[in-house]
Amino acid sequence: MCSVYINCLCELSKQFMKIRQLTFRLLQVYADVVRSGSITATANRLYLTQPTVSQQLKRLREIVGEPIVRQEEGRIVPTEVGQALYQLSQDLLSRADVFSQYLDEYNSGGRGHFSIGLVNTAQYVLPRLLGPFSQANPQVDVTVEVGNRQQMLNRFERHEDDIYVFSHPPIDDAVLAAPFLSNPLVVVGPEQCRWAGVEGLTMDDLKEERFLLREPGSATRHTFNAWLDSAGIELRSTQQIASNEAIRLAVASGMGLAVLSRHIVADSPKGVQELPLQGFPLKSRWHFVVRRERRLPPAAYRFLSFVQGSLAREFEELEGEAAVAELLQVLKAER
Amino acid sequence: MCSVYINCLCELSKQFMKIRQLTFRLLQVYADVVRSGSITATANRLYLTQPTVSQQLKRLREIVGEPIVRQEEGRIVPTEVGQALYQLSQDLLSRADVFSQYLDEYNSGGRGHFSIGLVNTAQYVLPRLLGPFSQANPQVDVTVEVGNRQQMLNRFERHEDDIYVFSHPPIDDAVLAAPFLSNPLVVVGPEQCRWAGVEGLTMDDLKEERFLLREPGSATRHTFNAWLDSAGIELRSTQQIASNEAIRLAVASGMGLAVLSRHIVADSPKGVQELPLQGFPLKSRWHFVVRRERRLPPAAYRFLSFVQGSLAREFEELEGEAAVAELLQVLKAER
DNA sequence: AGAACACATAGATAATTATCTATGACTATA
DNA sequence: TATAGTCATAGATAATTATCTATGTGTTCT
Repeated sequence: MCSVYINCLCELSKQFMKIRQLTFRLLQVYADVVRSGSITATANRLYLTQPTVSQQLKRLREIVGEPIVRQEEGRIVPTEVGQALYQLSQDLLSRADVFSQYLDEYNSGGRGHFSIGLVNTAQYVLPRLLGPFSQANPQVDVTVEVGNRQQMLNRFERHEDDIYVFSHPPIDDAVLAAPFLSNPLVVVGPEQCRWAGVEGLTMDDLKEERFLLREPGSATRHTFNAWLDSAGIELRSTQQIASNEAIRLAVASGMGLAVLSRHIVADSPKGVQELPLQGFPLKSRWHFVVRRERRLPPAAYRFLSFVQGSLAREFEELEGEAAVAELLQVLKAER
Repeated sequence: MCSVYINCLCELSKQFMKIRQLTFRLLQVYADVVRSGSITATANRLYLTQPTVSQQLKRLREIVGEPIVRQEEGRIVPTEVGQALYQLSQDLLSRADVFSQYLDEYNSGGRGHFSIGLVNTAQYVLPRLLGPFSQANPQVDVTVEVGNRQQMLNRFERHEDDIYVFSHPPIDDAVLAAPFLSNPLVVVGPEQCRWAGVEGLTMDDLKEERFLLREPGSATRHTFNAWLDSAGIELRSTQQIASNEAIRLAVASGMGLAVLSRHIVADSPKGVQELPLQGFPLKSRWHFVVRRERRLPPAAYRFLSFVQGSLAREFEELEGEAAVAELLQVLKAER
C-alpha cells in the first residue's frame, strides 16, 4: 500500500495532524457536539445513534492527535485544542458553504461565464439581447467574439465558444441550430439615389450599377449570389469590401449599391437608404448554433432562455421564439 | 443505513455539493493536479499510480456534481467550477495548515495555557520563575491561583489546576511531587527587637512572647507546631492572623513575634528582622505537585523544564533541580 | 504511419469508515 | 440508594475508499 510512504513522512515528525483523513463530515459532527454540549443530542439531531457520534469524536481525536473534548459536569466541553478545532471547523464549513452557494448560482446560470461567437452582421442586433441579459444577470460574464463567416467557422471547428450565431449554420450532425431572428437583406443605395422612388424596380434596371460586396465566405454574399443565380442574372460590375460598415460608407459616398442586412441600415441609416427592389428583402435568418456534445454552461443556457422570453416581446419574432424554445427543450433533455 | 435520510434531504434540492464525503486528501490531490496540469506527474509526486489519481478526480467530480477539469492540448486544465474549487482547496488547505502549526506549537509547549495553584507563602518566590518564563514564552498564558493551604487542597481535590505548589504535598498515590526549592522558616521580630543581638537565643527565652500564627491549616504553622511539639514547648500566648503580609505588619508594629518564610522577609524586610533562634531556620521545601492521571498541558511541561533549567543558576538549588529533572522524567515516561 | 505518452476504464482487493445493537461505567437527581 | 441519563466500549456488518494491475483510447511528436 502506498499510503505507507506518505504516512511515514508524517510519522517521523510525529506531531502533525493526520490531515488526509480529515473529512468535512467529521467537522460537521464535531461542531454540532461543541454547540450542543451533548453527544446524545447531536446524535438525535443528525439521526445517528449515540455510539456513532462518540466514535466519530474518537476518530477526530486520533486525527488531531490530542484530546479535543472532555466531560465536565455532564456537559461535553472542548479542550483548548478543541476550541481551536471548533473555530477551524466553523471556518472551513462556512467556506465550503460559500462554495456550495456558488455552485448553486453557477448551475442556475445566474453566475459564471460563457462565450458567444458572432458573424459580423449579427453584431448589429445581438447587443439588443445581450445588453438586457447582462443587466439582469450582473454576475454573468459574457465574452463576445466577432468575425467573418470563415473566422467563425474556424472557431466553431476548434470548439472555442459556447454559442455561435450564423445565418447559415454549418452542416453537422453534432450541431443544434435554432433560427431565432429574421435577417432581411435589402438593397441599399445612397441617400439621393435615383432609384429610390421607382415603383416595381427590378434587377434589370440596376444591372449597370456597381455592386459592393462582402468577401466570398460571407453569408450575405452567398445568399445574394444564390438569388442572382436563380434569377439568371450576372452583375456587370462589383467590388469587394471586407466590412459592412465600410460598405455602408462607400454606398453613402456614391461608390455603388449593396446588399446589406436591414438591421444595419436601421442601426445607422446615415447617407444610405433601402431601395424597393422587387423580390427583396431576401429572407434569411440568424441561427443560434450549439454543439450537441458540449455541455452548455448554465449561464449560456440561461441566456438562451432569456432570449426565448424576449423575442416575441421585443422583436415580434414568434417563430424565432418557438425555435429557441425547441432548442432549449432538446438541450434540457440531453443534459 | 442512516446516511440515507440526510442524503435524501440533500438530493431533493439536487444541486448541492455532497460535502460530507469531501476529504482533505481529495483536495490535496486535486490541488496538485491543477498545479502540475498533469495526472501522471501528480501520481508520481504523491507516490500513487496514474489510475488512482484519475479516480480521485472522478470522485471529486461526483462530489461537486460538475466537471472540474478537462483535457486541453495534453494538459489538464480546470473548468470554471474547477477554478473556484481550486481556490477553495488552497484556502481550506492553508487554513488547516495553520491549525496544524498551532498544534505543533501547542505540543511543544510554546503556546497554550496552563494554571498553577500556589499556597500563599509561595507567591513570594514563584514570580521569580514565572516572570522569566512568560518573557521567554509570550504565547503561553498562565493562570496563577493563590490561596491558603486548605483552599489549595480543595482546588487540588477538584482537579482545578495543572500544577500546584505546596510545602507539604497531599499524600496521594496518584500524585507526583518534586521538592524544588527550600523554604526556610525563620522567627522574626520587630526592627528594634531586644532579642536581635542575643547569642545562643533559645525558645526558652521567648516563651513569654506572643506569637502571631497563621490559621491551623497552614503549612508554616504546622511545621512550627511540629517543631514545638518535638521540643516539648508550649506557647504562652498566640494570636491567629490570616495572611503573611498582615503578620509581617503586625510584627513590625510590635504585636509579637512570628514564624515566616525567609523569602517573605527577603522580599519585604521593612520593619522586621530575623531572630537568631537556635534550631532555626526550620527546614522545609516547596514542592511542585502534579496529578499522575492528568495529562499535563505541554505548556505546563515546558514551564517545569524551564524551571529545571534555572534553579541551579538562579537559586543555587542543585537538589531542587535534580528533583524537578526526575519529575520531568516520570512525566515524559507516562505520556 | 508508428511510437510514445497521457488519460480513462475495468476488475480485484485490502483497508478504512460508518453504522448499528448491546452492554458497561459513571454521575447526577429524586 | 435507586433511577435515569450520558458517555464509552465491544463486536458485527455493510458500505465506501484507496489502491493496485492490466488494458483500452486518444494525442502528439517523429
